[in-house]
Amino acid sequence: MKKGELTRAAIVAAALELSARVGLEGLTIGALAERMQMSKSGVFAHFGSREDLQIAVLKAYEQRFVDDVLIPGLTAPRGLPRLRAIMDRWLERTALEAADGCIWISGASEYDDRPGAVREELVTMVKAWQRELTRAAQQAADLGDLHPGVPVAELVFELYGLALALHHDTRLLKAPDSLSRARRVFHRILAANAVSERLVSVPENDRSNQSPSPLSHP
Amino acid sequence: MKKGELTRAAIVAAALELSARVGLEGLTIGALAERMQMSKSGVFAHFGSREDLQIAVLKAYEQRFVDDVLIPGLTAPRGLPRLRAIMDRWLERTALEAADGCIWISGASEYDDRPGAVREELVTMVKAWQRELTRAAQQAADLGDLHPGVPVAELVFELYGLALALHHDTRLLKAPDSLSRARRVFHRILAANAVSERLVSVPENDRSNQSPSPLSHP
DNA sequence: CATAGAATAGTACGATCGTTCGATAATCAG
DNA sequence: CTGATTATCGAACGATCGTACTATTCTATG
Repeated sequence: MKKGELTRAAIVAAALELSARVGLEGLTIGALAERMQMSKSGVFAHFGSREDLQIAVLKAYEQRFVDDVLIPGLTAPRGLPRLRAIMDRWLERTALEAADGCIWISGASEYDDRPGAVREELVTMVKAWQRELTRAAQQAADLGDLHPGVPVAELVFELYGLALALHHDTRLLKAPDSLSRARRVFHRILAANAVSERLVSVPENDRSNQSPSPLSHP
Repeated sequence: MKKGELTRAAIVAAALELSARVGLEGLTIGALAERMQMSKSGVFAHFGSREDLQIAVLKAYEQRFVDDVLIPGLTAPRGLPRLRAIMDRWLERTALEAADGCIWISGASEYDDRPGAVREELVTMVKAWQRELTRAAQQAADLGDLHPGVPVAELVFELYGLALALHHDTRLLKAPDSLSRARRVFHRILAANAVSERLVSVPENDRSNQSPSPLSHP
């Protein structure tokens, strides 16, 4: 690996950390250069433009998100256990990253009315994540873990709102008990939609035969 | 009313509309001046600083929010009907303002790590709104409209997440059916928590004796 | 109608933004 | 080691930012 790619990766990592605090739109090349102890032009040279830098940050975030939430969740057996595993990791990560913040969520507000390549990239990623969530919930429904007739799309909508509310209350309001509250709400949602037998029994060991497919196209 | 206060109000109204699209942090005195067809200094003179302008915008937003959502909702009888009335208006407003955007939600991401007077003002407003929501839900519980043992704080958490998810899907993803989906989810949440008798009997034209266009600008 | 006070315009300042462009320094291949 | 390639720097540009200051225009009142 050449030196250039190495420092580029370091820059992206620093930019990821920085923009998690100030937003993708608040990310500035000058601040990034100062943080890297490099010149502005030295940082800039690794990206054709600020937009490319922002997209690189988005991709790095997705990579970390997939590694932290989706892939470990996929090791749980299909159905309710997997859905629970994914949600547990998602909620925990959302609360623990309260010191930083999710750039998907902050980006959602920043780019909902700002057309461009960054917005398109963000929308693609969020849709891919919602699709993965939907797939996990649909499998739970197909396997009979959910009561028949439970609308999967609405359930996913609820779960997404749960993560958003958790992010909101931990980040803006600094409410320290938001994670446990979100978990209780999640269990209440499951209690209202899941068949109780498999709800109680959550085996931690499993048989995983899933190929690691990150948030790819359907 | 003197001329100054009049144009100040006009500036705040324009700033409200502008920052609903670009965020409170993206609100710029230059752009605001151009929109008002005034000089930058002419606009600036009405506020001691940009921070004061942002706070004025926040207060104007809260005023409109209270007028559009809370006050009409309070005309419904205490308990489940009132909670439903408030949520109906909140969700509808959140979806309809999709062309603009809620500066409380966008501000939540912008100021969760940015200390200052704007953040404090925002936090105060959001907490006040959550308190109102909690009160309405608590009344429903006290009146026996909710099943005994339903945790009100968690219910409010769910409802807040519902609005956040609606805002997210309409604004970022431009999903056109998000409002009806959010309403269905709300009804499902009620079905899981409310005593069924009073849930079914909810006259639809409860708010027909209200001021004509509640979502119009003042 | 005159005039004090308020409202607005004009201009300028220092900072910072993203970006460009040559010069220089570091790295790598032969 | 040498030469070529790559990485980084330093300086500068034009734009835009919030703000300060002075001048001008308008408004309202005696």
